[in-house]
Amino acid sequence: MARHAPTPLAPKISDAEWTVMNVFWHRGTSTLAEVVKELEGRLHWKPRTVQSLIRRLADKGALAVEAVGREFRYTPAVAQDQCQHEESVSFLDRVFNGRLTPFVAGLMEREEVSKDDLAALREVLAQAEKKLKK
Amino acid sequence: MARHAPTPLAPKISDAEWTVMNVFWHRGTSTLAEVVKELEGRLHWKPRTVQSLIRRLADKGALAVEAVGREFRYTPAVAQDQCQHEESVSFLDRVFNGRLTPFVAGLMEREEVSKDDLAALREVLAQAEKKLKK
DNA sequence: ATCCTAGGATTACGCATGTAATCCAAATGG
DNA sequence: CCATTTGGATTACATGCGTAATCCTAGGAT
Repeated sequence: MARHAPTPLAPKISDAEWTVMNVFWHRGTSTLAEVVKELEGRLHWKPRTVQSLIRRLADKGALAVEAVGREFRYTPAVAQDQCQHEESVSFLDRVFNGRLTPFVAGLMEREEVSKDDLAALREVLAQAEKKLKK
Repeated sequence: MARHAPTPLAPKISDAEWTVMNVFWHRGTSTLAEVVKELEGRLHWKPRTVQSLIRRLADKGALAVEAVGREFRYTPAVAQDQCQHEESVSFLDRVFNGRLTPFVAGLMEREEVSKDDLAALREVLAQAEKKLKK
């Protein structure tokens, strides 16, 4: 399952940028002020900081910009699951040599995994097995 | 399962540094030359580059240094599973809001997951369930 | 009409990262 | 003994990242 340098379909998103993109994926098209409000309390970030991050995301094509009056409205231009997938593969390659099982096993050992989590995972596994058999 | 800013017991390891640490965890105590040899072919890196990375890892306490003659022998000073775990939690928080199931589900959907992988995962799940029940 | 505010544009700035090159000294090959 | 190689120490250097501040201007408050 290890894979190497897959074509990156989505731009590389940094840690802080993930925080911002998560807001956009959650809310959809939003203005700076809306994102700032969404983040305040959870984070110490000044509005200027959020604006910088949004700008960088727009520059790298992760957000589409549309001028509305004197403001901009920003819309995610990359799919969340695509970005998540690329991050997942890159993470697994780097840290677990591409192997999923040790990753899951490590978490099971150390984290509290609730019964619900386990049930959901079992369901995911069952689906995968069904797909494999077909 | 989301968790925030857990005490970092291990130093933060960058992408390139992970490549190097993986060699050390695999081989145990090694010299620069050994690591260079292990990596050549797989990577374009010049020996100086590897040395720089090793130095940074030693500086941040991820490698212990022991002088042997005019050379150094380097030994991992942090446990692989500890580092893996910290990376895992930080990755899940950042990308999947701390949720394991969507991560696994996303991989299942898009990657080839072999029957063996599934069996191994099933086993891991079973263990976790047993532990939970106890 | 004026002043404050908030947003975009530009600039900042130190630290980390990826990727080495240079310099120096010891070991090694001849 | 001399030249080459190799490793450590020091230095480099562009880029990215986290985290803003400044400057300018259009809108809204008064």
